[in-house]
Amino acid sequence: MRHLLVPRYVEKIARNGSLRSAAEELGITPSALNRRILSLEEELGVEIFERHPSGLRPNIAGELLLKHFRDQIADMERVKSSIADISGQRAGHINIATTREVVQYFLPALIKQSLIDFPAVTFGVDLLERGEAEHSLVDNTNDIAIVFEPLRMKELQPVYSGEQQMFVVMSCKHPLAKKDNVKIYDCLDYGLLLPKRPEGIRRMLDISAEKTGTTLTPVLESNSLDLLRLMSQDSDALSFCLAINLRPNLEQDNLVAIPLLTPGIASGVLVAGHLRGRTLPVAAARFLETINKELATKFSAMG
Amino acid sequence: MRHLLVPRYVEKIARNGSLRSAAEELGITPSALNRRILSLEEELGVEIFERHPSGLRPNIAGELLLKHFRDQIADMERVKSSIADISGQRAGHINIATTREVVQYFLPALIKQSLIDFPAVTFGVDLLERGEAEHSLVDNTNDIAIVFEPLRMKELQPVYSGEQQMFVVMSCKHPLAKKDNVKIYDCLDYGLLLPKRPEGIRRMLDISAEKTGTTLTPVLESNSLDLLRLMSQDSDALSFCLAINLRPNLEQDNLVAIPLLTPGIASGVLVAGHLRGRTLPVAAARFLETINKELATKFSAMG
DNA sequence: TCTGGCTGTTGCGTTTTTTGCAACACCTTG
DNA sequence: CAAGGTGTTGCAAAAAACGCAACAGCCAGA
Repeated sequence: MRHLLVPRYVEKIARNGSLRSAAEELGITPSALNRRILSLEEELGVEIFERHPSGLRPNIAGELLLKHFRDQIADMERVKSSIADISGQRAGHINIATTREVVQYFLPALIKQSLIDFPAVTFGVDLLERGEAEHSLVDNTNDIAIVFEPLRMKELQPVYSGEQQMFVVMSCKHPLAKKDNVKIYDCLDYGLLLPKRPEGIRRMLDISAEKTGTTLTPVLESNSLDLLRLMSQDSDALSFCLAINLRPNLEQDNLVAIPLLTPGIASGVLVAGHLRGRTLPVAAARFLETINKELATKFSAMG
Repeated sequence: MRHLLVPRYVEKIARNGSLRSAAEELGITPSALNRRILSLEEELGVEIFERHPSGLRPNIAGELLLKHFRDQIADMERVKSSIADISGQRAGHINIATTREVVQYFLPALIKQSLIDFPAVTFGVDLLERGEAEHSLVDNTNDIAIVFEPLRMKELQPVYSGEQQMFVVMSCKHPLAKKDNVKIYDCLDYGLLLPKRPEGIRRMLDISAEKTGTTLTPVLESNSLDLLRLMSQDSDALSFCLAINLRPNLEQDNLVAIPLLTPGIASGVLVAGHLRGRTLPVAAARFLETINKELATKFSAMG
């Protein structure tokens, strides 16, 4: 959209913190970009960027304008999506923010299906730490967030919200493998393969351990959940994962998943939603509804 | 704001219904304007105007886009006003929609004061029929509406809302002039000078008369309230007006105003507000607050 | 039936705007 | 003091927008 050039320029500069790098990404020269900003500032009668030797930084007026420009860009996307929708073909781009616990197996399947049903709808998926995911909604970087144990609910308008059962993943020859369920203190005798700190599932485990008066000392910490699971193979070490992230055919890897009981503390909740007060583009709204339905049918029985 | 040229062009065409008249008001040639629209439509991949022999008319996609553009323009005004506000000087333009019953004496005084306090804040005042005033908020033609007996409250977010006493205005030598108050059937023996139909005050009088089983047959109907009041001078005819529209020094015109009692029916309410869900520019928001304070202190005692 | 007036549209030459290039001045870091 | 980062500016070339004039269509009134 040609008339949104200036807003996009401003937003890119603010994001990159420098005129030159922004110009490069925008495919124009720094001088052209600079002049655009100067003329915009002249129009407004106010400077919107602080000039530092290290680059440009929006001042108070700039932040105000930036917010407006971001909304404007997002709104235009929404309108374009609506127009495409009434023209018969659903189209648009959907940016999804999520955490590692969620993406595997669940999201890919839904996206694949959408690509078949609506080829004109494209996707972007951002793997973020907990909290960052929600924050990325504020500046419209992402449209939808799927987060386990969200931090600040103030910004997040939930569409789906439900508890997620935790599982302990272990070798099928493991001493605990035959049990119907496992409690946290059953695990303390074995090597623990834990996700790194900011992760929501790690927090649930920490709280759970604290409740029983112990502390979890992992033999391996990683933010690669794949790595953790694979470490469980042919060893006594235990890894953990959420129901939504359980691999379909665990037995092929000689692994089993046993439900982890956490008496006394509430299970962690998985939330899918969008920025509070924002109206999503049609494509994004429908996809979020698909996510909701899928989560509801898959996990409603577990409570 | 240069980057809002296209939105303003589209909005002007939609408002005027014709490319040529819009081009004239915008100070450019029809060909230039036409090309802007064509290139916009090409960008969108969809036509946004229906071409009739009589002119251009937005189609469904166009209406969608139009709404977005209008919001965008209004939002930019709000941001500019905010930026001006943090820069120390309050600035902006305030468009006010109101009805004839309200403007006189009340609004001019407030606007005069504002022009003194904030010279950079400019005003536009639209005299509209009841209903049109509220409707003009929807497309952001006006920021603030002050209406007696509003029709559709769904769109109007009230900031002030209070009842308005009605008065009967007559010559000071009139037989009724000495009474403390007047009822509607006291008036039926005299010539009635009534506002024209859509006016809110007329509706109140009609309802009031209907309640007593009579009908009001005016000797003169007009939408000029000034004219009606002047007709009361040196005659037995009666005119009516609201508390807010009472002339300060009526006795100089040899007129008096006697309160009109309307037992059994609620007094009409005067409402000042803005479009529901919209955040006003600072200048407009503060002025609306001034209106609210003024109305509250002036008419709170009357109940 | 024709004419006048309204509509949007298009080709072309001109004007205005925007751009890229290169050089510059500034600050920080090694 | 040199190297690498920043934003800024002069100038000429490229691109976009514009105005003018002519055109085609529709419709109401003579």
